Amino acid sequence: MAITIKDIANKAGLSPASVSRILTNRGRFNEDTAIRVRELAHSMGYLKNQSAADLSQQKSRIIGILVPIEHTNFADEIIKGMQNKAHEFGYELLITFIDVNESQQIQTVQSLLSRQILAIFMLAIDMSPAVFKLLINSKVQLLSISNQLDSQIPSISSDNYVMMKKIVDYLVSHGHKKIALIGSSSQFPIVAQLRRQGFIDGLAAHGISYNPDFIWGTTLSYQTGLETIKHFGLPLPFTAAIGSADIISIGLLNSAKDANLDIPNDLSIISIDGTELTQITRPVLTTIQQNFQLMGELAITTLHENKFTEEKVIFTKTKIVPGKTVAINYESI
Amino acid sequence: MAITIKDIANKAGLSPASVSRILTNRGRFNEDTAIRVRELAHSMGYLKNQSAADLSQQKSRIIGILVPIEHTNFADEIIKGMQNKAHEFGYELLITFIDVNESQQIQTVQSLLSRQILAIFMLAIDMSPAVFKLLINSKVQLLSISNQLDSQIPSISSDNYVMMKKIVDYLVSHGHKKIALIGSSSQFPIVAQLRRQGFIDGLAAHGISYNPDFIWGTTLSYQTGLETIKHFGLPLPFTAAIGSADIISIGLLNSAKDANLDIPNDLSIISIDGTELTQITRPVLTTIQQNFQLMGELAITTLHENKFTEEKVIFTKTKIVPGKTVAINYESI
DNA sequence: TATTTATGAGTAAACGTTTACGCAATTATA
DNA sequence: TATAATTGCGTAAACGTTTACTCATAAATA
Repeated sequence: MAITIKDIANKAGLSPASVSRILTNRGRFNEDTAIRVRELAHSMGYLKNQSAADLSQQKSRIIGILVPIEHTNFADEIIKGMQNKAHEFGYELLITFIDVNESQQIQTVQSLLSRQILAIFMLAIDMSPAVFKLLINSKVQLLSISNQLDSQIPSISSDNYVMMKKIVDYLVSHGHKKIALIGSSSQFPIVAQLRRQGFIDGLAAHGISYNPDFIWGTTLSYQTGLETIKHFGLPLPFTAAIGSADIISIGLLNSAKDANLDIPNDLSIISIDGTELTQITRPVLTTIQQNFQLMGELAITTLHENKFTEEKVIFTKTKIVPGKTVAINYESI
Repeated sequence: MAITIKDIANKAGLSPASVSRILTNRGRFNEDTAIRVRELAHSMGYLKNQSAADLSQQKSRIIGILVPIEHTNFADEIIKGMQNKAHEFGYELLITFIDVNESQQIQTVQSLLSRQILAIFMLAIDMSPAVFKLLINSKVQLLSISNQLDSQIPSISSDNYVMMKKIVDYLVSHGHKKIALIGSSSQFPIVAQLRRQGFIDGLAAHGISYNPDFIWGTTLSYQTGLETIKHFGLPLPFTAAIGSADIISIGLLNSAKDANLDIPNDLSIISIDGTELTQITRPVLTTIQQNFQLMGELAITTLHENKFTEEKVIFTKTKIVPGKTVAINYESI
């Protein structure tokens, strides 16, 4: 039998209500008795029954986090950011990994909803219409992180359009005119479209017409990167490639090595994401780094300050982190 | 206001108790009315209030998972295994990332305990005495995965001693006699000790005396791997090295490349863990692979079958996965 | 000093679900 | 057919916490 508020009340000669007020720091109470009660609670090893509290209050401080199980390696960074702030504001994170199986998704979401959850944050997830409907009906605060969904749902991400233009600028400033975009995920249609448009517009801004064949690959996977060179054949029709995710860029880098290409002189590579994975390759990848940790922090603080009503789309900054995989292309200069 | 069991009862002309019995599939009820009630519940969009249920039953189906925030990349695989089985048996996983900050650890554990949790699984975590005491006192089922702790706490892991002997056998069978062990973590003293002993005994079994200088590095980090060659200097006094974690092996591989060594001819490397990280290096790492997913599955099934009382230590098998980083050392043959 | 205001704490109901117990109605057994 | 066993369901209490009210007492104000 665990210690309850009642036990403390008895020992302190108070009513449970008073103890509750003291322990939750709500309502009126005398500070001297409060000190006594808090000490008692501690010495008796009291541990609040959160289920009872949630039931009574008809809500919890839980934020449900949905993370794709085919693990995007930046999810950790987002979670880290969220954890920092959650701890600060007294929220609990209920992290759940979900896969593409719809019935399992539904069960997962229902189990979250059955706990009077405060909000559901989706990390780089696109969900099926059935789950989407369930979530919309549930009235909990939704937020998509690192991915933009339906415009009804607020999101925090990099500005994918601007990011892509920055990348193109960077490559063009290094003399590249023939640029490929590897990995335009069909799984995240809105993001993919924004990036494609940024790619096209970025090239156009430099008077370069874009070759639709140079946008290739539909999954954000190592495999996509690995197959790139085989797909295009040697010699490559482009001098630089953009990997849409670090893992793609690594695959591309490896396939280039396997084909005895000299990186970056035979092919320049720039990677989107910039997680620590890019630091453990040889040569170290040049990347545009997204600020995932900040996305996580903003997710919590924006929820805390209840600002999702004002701003539907929040962007975090990106920055180019030079590595050793982009060379100057003298041929076209 | 959400639909409750009472609403269903009213509409069905039953008492809440009957509805509860039907929906939880406990006690006695008529199957025809059950069908009616289940349909009603579905059509009314009923969602169980799990807090109320937990409160009433004085327990939950939640399993708390503690994961180190400096992310060990195999945690995902363990969680994947757990998730499969948890889903099957109707458990919920409450995954929490913890860092080394003790006060935060305590808060995290308390927040878990305040939810009538069923068990706490620790993934590759060594905890401070204060947290340890808290857990022991709490009476919840504890389990350490991929790490052995105090003998009171059951664990699921590879047999680190046997694993290390297997590695030594493998290297010796490839002609290596001078072997280094890189990364003997002070953070996981029991595992580290078992591995050291396996290393020493493994060498002794082949009549090779061991050189204490060849056990080097105290953190399981990329940095440790990266600094190895600088530490020992060239030419290396050993022909093969064991990386105690994939990330160490990658660091070692990179530092070897940076020093213009030819892997595997100048140095053979074998990595412990064998996560997918080892597949994205060039050359691909030879590894001894731990079955993390199985560890996760066993964690859940063993809990489900309540078998922790019988067996305190459960081992999963390891297997050597040849890559391209171990060569035959002809010199010593 | 008389009146108002503030303070501290108790009472009791509520949150939604589960479950021990009891009782009628039905079915099985002798 | 009389009795026993089974079935289906309702009653009511319980889980631990919170909170709207209420009320006495103390402090502040006029």
